[in-house]
Amino acid sequence: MTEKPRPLRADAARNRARVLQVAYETFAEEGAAVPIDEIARRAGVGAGTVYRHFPTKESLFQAIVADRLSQVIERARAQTAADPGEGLYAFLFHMAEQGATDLGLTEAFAGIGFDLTEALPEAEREFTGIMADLLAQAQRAGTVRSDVDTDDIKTLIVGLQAMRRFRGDSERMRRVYPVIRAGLSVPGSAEASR
Amino acid sequence: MTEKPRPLRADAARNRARVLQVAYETFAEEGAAVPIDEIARRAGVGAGTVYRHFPTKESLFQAIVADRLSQVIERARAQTAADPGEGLYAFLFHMAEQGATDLGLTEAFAGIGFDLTEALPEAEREFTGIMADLLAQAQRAGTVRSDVDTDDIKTLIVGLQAMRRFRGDSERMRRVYPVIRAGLSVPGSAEASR
DNA sequence: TCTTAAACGGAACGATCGCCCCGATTCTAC
DNA sequence: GTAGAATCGGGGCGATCGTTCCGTTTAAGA
Repeated sequence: MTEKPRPLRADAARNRARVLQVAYETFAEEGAAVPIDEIARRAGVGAGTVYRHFPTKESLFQAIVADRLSQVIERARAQTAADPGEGLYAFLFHMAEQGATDLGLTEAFAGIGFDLTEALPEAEREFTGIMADLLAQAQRAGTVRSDVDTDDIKTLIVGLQAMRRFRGDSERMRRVYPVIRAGLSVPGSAEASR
Repeated sequence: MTEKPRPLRADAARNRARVLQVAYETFAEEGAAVPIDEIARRAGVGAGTVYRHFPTKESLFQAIVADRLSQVIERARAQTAADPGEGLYAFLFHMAEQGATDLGLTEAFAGIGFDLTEALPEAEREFTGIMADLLAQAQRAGTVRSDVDTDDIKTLIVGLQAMRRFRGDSERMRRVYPVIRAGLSVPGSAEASR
């Protein structure tokens, strides 16, 4: 039933790693619309080599997004272990910063030319689960208002990333993020935090 | 110095109007990436006819954005005349709704493949001016915190439109908009409004 | 109605891009 | 070192899209 995938030849393994690394950087900088030839060029290989490891451009992009997503999920998991009241906020800020760094990730989250739920349903579920945990513990701790749900948070992440990516320097983000934070805070609490 | 533009032939004027109308609808639905041939097809004309009235696709898109922008500016102006404390909030909500309706406008505001400031500097300046007015009067009325500036508001508009367009139904918006509103409100005021 | 210039539309051109093919190269096992 | 298979790379194919060209059609004035 299961096939035994013969180990890659040394040069093939090296090239595969290079392509993955370069593709990550390139999608982050230029977004999913960047031509495969550009990635191949930057990696110092031919386009054929890219296609030998990844059957379509989509599959390469998907591999990158899956990796980035697992990093982000790990980060979220780390936050659940820290201060319960601050975990969600810290994670939201982190995601806003990711939006500035990684255009590919921003597009994946926004669903621009790529359906995350369809392409990586498992990772998407996991991400949603951690978000639910972070939100629940923040609400239990009394730092986030009780009338927002997990989908609201995911929506806000898309918005935050869009703001960061399409308008603005990091200074702008540092100014706007507190507005979202204040909006999520429990009304009447000491949420006037700077 | 000034050239006398001879009046268009009747069929030419009719076609030009059709193209403008159809282009507006099509850019709103599909975004700026829609092929010119598709617009021509929907308008029932040949691609050549589109290019006779608008020398490039860019110039057609720009014409549409300029028109939409002036509508939006008019709307903002109307809000300055109404309740000073609510004007900015009403306008923000309106812009969020526009994001759901008009993908082309959303892309223009987000700067996706189109530099608004460069393409329509006059309209951009005017828009920014009205935003400054709306913000100032809301701050004077005590409904918006004093530490946000006009660029923050423009950034939030981009985010709101992205949220509305890329994630959500109108139900979702009705849930998330109040979060932004609460975040903009003066801390400690009765901003816990639903 | 007839003439003529304006306008039409869609075929065609050139550029871009995803993807494939195949002769040349390089790794690896012996 | 050598055979043979795996891998390489880049030229090429087909599709898409912006833009142009030109033979045909049509409005408008006499």
